[in-house]
Amino acid sequence: MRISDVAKHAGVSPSTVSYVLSGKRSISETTRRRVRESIDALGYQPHAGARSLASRRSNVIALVIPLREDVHVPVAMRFAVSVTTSARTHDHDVLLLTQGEGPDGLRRVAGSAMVDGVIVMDVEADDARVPVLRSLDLPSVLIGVPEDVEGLTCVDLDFAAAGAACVHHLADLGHTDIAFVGQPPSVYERRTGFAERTVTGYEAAARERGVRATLHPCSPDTAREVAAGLVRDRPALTGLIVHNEPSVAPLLDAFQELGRTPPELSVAVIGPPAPVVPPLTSVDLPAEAVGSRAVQLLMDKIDGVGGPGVTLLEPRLTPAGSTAPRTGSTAPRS
Amino acid sequence: MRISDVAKHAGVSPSTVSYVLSGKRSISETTRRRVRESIDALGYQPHAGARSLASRRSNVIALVIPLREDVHVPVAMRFAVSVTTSARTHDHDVLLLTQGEGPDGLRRVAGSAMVDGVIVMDVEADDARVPVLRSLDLPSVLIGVPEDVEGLTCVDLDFAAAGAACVHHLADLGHTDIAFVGQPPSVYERRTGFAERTVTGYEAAARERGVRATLHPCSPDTAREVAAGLVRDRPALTGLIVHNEPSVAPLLDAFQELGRTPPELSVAVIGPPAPVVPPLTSVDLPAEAVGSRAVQLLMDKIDGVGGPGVTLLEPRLTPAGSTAPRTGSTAPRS
DNA sequence: TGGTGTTGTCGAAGCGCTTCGACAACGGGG
DNA sequence: CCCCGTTGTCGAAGCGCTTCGACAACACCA
Repeated sequence: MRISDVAKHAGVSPSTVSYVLSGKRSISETTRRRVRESIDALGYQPHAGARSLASRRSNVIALVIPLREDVHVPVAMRFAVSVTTSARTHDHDVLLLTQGEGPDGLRRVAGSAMVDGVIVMDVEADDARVPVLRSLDLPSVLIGVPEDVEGLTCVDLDFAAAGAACVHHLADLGHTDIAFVGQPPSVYERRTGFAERTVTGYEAAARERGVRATLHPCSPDTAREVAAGLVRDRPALTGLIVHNEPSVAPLLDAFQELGRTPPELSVAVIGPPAPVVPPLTSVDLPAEAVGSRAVQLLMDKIDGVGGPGVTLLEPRLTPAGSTAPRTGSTAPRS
Repeated sequence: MRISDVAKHAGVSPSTVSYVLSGKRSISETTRRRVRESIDALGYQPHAGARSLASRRSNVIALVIPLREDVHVPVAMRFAVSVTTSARTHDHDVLLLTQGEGPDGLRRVAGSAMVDGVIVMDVEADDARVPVLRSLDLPSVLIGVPEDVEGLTCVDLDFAAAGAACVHHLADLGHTDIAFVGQPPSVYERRTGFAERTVTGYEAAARERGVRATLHPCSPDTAREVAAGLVRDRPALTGLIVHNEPSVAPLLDAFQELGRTPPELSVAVIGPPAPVVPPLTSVDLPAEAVGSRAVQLLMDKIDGVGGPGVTLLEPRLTPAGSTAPRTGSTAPRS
């Protein structure tokens, strides 16, 4: 089943079929319809390899997904699904590249013209893949923001604003003594962009609002100790910001056992809405929006429009029952 | 950078370079080395599209991953990573296909010759994709086992044996009254192979050993009720089998609050080792082994060797502190 | 020494598509 | 009525690789 079969069936030349398919030249309504009918009748599908050879476009993008222990897998998966779905709406498929091959994987898919562009997830402040991308002249979009963004296209949630939004929310409710329960220490050690930026925004906002604000790395199995430590050392603590999805449940359990339950202890989380009832005040991590935006930007770069730049999506804080005015303080004005 | 550039650089013909690369004809040691050096010197990489056009092989396989709410994402991800890594060792890349497109996605990648084969995850007893695969003459391997396996190649953990192994383990320890906490009801309703088969194995073994054995679908947010129900209705219950990874933690918490903690209540889980301390007696879900086996089988089919068949991986039960002899009963003999 | 295999290399013919230039056919303005 | 600009279609030339048949070159046995 080749394009020439379709052409024969429709009584036109192969190039005409090609132009009907690509729309790159005007074709009369009559011819277009006849060709379309032949395509349907024969169930024709162009050969991807032949197409990519002739057009120098593979209509495939690569997605580099992280494998690290400390990334929250369901979140990574949401990105991947969003990217894949969006790519399809732009007539592209997605090639999965795991971290395993490292920068060489990028070189490989770029060098063999397998992909038209690449989306890189889980970018660190000083990421080994960034120089490779710079050297490769392969259109790319990063999900995450490295330290030096010169010449790069990045998308992410504005984590600094997310951290700040939580502080402002709690401060508006009258809280003056809060704590930030963050990612596992390893995440900060490798200087993952989103974690750093959240902390930066948190600390800046806390300074601005004059609230006492401390920082506590955490993982699901240290959640209990973190909670115990806070209850012990911070009797005046009334607000908590959690930026660590898998630790939310154990943390809340631990606090509950220690006699502190939301909203007496106001808790706001940054991340995908935890499936807990009742829901928590949270800043959602809009994986779908980030993923489709990344694809959109990549398609633009592939088409040669739009240059580098950093796109930070505005966070949206959704108040729920887990935060409340500080006991004995004035209710919020707005 | 084309193959002819390499040929020129090495002083041979393009076909010779091709044969060096593919090894499909014998090439003298001298020539081979010279060509290799030219390839390295020029950093040559073959154009994937041209290659797939000429050789009718894309060196890409498709992986269909599930998106359903009730699939445990981290487990799915382990499969995906294992498949991708294994595929690379066979010089193949992986194209991500989400469930979103359904069977049409399969038709598309097959029709356009984008992939040499496909691995399908999360297969249901009566899966809509199976007839499509049968009609497509595209090499395929299923991870999971549908009802009618005629003509299909399937790999999976032997879930029936896993369910049985847990029963035998508990029965060996003297337990005579046990319960099986399973997947959410929806998983059974859509007749997911692995869930059904586990239950089958469980019930058969229980009958064989003459232990009282009941069945309880469960999800993380109903874990509490399930535990309460069991404690209320089954005072003689001493053994528990949990086949529902995300519910393990809430379930154990709930039982603890009701005064029943392992190993007084013996608990065995089927699934990836939960990151709890101390570890639980468990039958691991060997995602890596299943994934790489699936790739191996697919490569064989692509190469035209090896026909259909069902491969079930033997489960391995790892005893740990969460199971113990029934109080007052004899210790196990072996 | 002539026939008969091997072994190693080459040239050329595609693989199925896109795209460029060419060119009928037609309509509208002078 | 002629010329020119559009519009729609075609033919042919690749895109970069694989692979098949051909064939030197050489070794080996008779």
